[in-house]
Amino acid sequence: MVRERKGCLVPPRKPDATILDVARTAGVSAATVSRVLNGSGPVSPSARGRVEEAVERLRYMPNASAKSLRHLKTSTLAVIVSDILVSYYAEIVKGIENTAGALRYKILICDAQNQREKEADYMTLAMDRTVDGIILIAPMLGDAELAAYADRGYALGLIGRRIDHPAIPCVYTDNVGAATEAVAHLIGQGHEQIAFLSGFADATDSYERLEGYMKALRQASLPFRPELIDSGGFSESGGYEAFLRLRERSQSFTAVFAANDEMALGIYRACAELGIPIPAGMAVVGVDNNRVGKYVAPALSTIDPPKHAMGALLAEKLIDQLGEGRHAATRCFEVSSRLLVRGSSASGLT
Amino acid sequence: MVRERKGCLVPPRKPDATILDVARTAGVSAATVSRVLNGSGPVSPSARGRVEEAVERLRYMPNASAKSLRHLKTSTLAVIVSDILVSYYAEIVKGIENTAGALRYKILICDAQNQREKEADYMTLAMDRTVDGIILIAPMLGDAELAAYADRGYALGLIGRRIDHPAIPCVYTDNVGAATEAVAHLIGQGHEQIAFLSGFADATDSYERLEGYMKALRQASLPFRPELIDSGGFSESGGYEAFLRLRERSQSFTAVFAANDEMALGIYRACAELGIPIPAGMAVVGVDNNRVGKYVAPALSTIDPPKHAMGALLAEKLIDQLGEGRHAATRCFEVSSRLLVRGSSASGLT
DNA sequence: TTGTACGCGTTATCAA
DNA sequence: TTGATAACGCGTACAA
Repeated sequence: MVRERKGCLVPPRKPDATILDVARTAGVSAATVSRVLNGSGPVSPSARGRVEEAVERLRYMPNASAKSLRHLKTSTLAVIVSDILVSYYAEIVKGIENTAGALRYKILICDAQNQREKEADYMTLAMDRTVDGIILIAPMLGDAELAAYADRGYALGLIGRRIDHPAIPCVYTDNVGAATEAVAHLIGQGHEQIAFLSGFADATDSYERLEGYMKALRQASLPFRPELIDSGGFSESGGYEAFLRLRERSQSFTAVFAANDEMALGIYRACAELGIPIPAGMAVVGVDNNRVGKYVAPALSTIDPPKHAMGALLAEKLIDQLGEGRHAATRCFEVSSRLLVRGSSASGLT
Repeated sequence: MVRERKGCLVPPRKPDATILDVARTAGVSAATVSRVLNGSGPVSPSARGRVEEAVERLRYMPNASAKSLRHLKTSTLAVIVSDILVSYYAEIVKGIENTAGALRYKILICDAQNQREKEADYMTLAMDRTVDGIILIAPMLGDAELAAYADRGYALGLIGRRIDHPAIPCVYTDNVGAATEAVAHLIGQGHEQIAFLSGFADATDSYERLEGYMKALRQASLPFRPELIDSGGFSESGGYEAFLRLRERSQSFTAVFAANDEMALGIYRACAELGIPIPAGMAVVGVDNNRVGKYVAPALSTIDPPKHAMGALLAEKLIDQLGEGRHAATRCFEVSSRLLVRGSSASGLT
């Protein structure tokens, strides 16, 4: 599959020009060059001119590592995601990157590959000051661990999770409310036996959505049936298998609320194989508004969180906090998502 | 939409322990601490023990900026993509991140938002030595500019594009061959008038795929009809609009080869609105194997490049080159993609 | 208005 | 086996 084309030699890299090189070329001291570049002090027009010319000629650019060491800050944030391939994370990352970029911050991307261990490893990026702060999206680490990092003085921010720690800004959605709305919608469509597909049992997103599910049942005076609950690990294949297990246990439910769209897509696959029509034979609602959901037939009803905005908002808050130093105000924000009713849960729609 | 929860105060950050703190605590010099940590010299067992204990107690971690300054390298690569939301880029980034991580390199993600200007801006990351090298995926910058950067001593790597420069490793696919195969497949299905949807006219991917398109026509002795060519900027909406323009100019073509899957999805939307059945009324083949293509009905035929492997391979080569210093061997690799025939171009398939 | 001197934290060199 | 010292490149008191 791979064909090699040619081999060649890399020329030796010539050292970059330093501020001293510029100073010598311009016939001034390094301090003057620094003042010109940072506008940090008075400089005579003639000196400024010579410095600018020298900078131009030598293509001088201040070394980022030296600046970082000097200021003890790197203007870089790390973003830890479970899987950058999932559009949910990618979209949040994009929101973060856009805002951070506007504030002259860089973003280190960290793909934890759904492994708690890797997620923990990436925290060293804060400890060795590779980054000024870390943004975690739906982290697997527990509240206690996260709080411990913050207590040790590392700047953290959370997306899709709330934690009560004064130094940790959070942006999250009203999972319970949105899930309640989604399930109430299914009930409104006439469904009385509705299954729930959880992700990982210990994930906040899982149990808050379960809570909303149960709340909607209660409000409609429908019984809670434990046999209609299963877990699919937030993945397509997990959703597929969980749905098959559900069907083995019960043939009587007519709708499923999946804790994310990936699992909902697995349900689609299972239904296709079992010859169950959606929504006539099985109504489906997911969460995340994964891009794929718009293209499946019928289109997938889902809960749509403002992913890009969530990323942008948290990035802004975390960077604010870094800038304000000792006593920045930190906040937690609840953003609201909306239910997108599409063909998978309502006849008459595509 | 956004509700503020609470404000609070950030405690002052206490300074990190430095190597000198550790040295004092252990009753040795900084040099000895360094030797213990890096295994870079002989250390007596007793000294080693005291140092390790001090490191533990102070939770010492060497400052990354200081290391970078000392070594004049950051162990970081930048990856510039047009749009991290497009699964093609996300998958390559994942391949890069995985491999780079294994080699102890970090990845700075740069979303150029399809703007040539932003892409050029990100090149400063190499110039100010924020990163040791830059990986560009299907860049908008021209060969001359890229070569100029490399000539100035910046380490670059290219994915999805070939350039003849001794210092720039490249990983790319046989666009012409794959496109030829795709169009030949359509011809094999009985299509004689086949449209081609280009991305940006000046993108390598566009014209190489056009070349393959024309080659397949030639090989089948079919005439080339300029009115069957249009451009959709590689986006879904662009594909949608371009397809409508094509149909205005000609009603007689029965198949389209789109230079990427995003545009192919736009064609799906246009066909749905026009009531044209796929593949019976219009066969469609795309490029990239976008994840969505598997879920649309009918499934989208596409050319499948080994995205993850491409990212991993280039990351490895570029990092190799950085490590070997003056005279690393650099290479260009052509990887082969395969044609996935699915329902959009062959009856009898889903 | 300018230059000198020092420190940010680390590591390599050298002498002991 | 160890420690003092000198960079890496920058910015900033402070002195001139």
